[in-house]
Amino acid sequence: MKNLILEIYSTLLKRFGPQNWWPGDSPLEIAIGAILTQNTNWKNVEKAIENLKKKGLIDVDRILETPENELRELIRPSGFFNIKLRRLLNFIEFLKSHGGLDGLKKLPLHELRKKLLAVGGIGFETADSIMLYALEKPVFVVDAYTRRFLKRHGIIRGNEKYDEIRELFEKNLPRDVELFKEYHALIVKLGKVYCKSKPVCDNCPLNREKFWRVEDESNSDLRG
DNA sequence: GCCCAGGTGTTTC
DNA sequence: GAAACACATGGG
Repeated sequence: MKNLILEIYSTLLKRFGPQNWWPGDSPLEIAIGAILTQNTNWKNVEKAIENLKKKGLIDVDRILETPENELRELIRPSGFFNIKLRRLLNFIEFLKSHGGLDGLKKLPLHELRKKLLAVGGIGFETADSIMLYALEKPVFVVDAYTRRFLKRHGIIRGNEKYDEIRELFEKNLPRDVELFKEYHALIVKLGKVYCKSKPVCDNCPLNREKFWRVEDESNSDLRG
């Protein structure tokens, strides 16, 4: 196996087909969704986004003009609505002071990531999701599903830092935004169908005899 | 009723 | 540092 990370991508793509992530009509909608979906079912986030859309609030200035109480009710279905309201406003104010998403897009990758991470309520995954899916920057997104399937298949131990796992993908893949987008989406798909908290390993595309076994430890060369 | 979901920040050892 | 906890809705 030459490049396990790339082999996994091919296997998932063949099995599930293109996922065409991130769902959303605009970069701003995608970025807002990235914040609202923190530890939350996407279905709930869709309701919140739809509420905002109906009021024409996928717009930096319109959000800033809207009373907080109204915003809170609109995003309520996405859960954690008090904390997410604050995080959303932190981000929108950050956008306002940096020339919006178009302004951010001009920043060097490293500086952009640093600035996003400095916004209260934006952590590694949210920052990287915004960079990859809203700003089209070549950054690999690592989430709970990613960690879970890597650990299940013995590719990581489980105690690795976020950036270690991100680099595992970035170093083993061509620096291609569309590839990164699709791969992360496929991992989420895998997680939803097979690699759940309670695994469904029968028929899992990564668990066939011809590919490799879950117990297989021979992929340790990819670790740290 | 219980568990889970496309995390992050704070508190506490 | 790393573990434990708070944050909240809606679906299975």
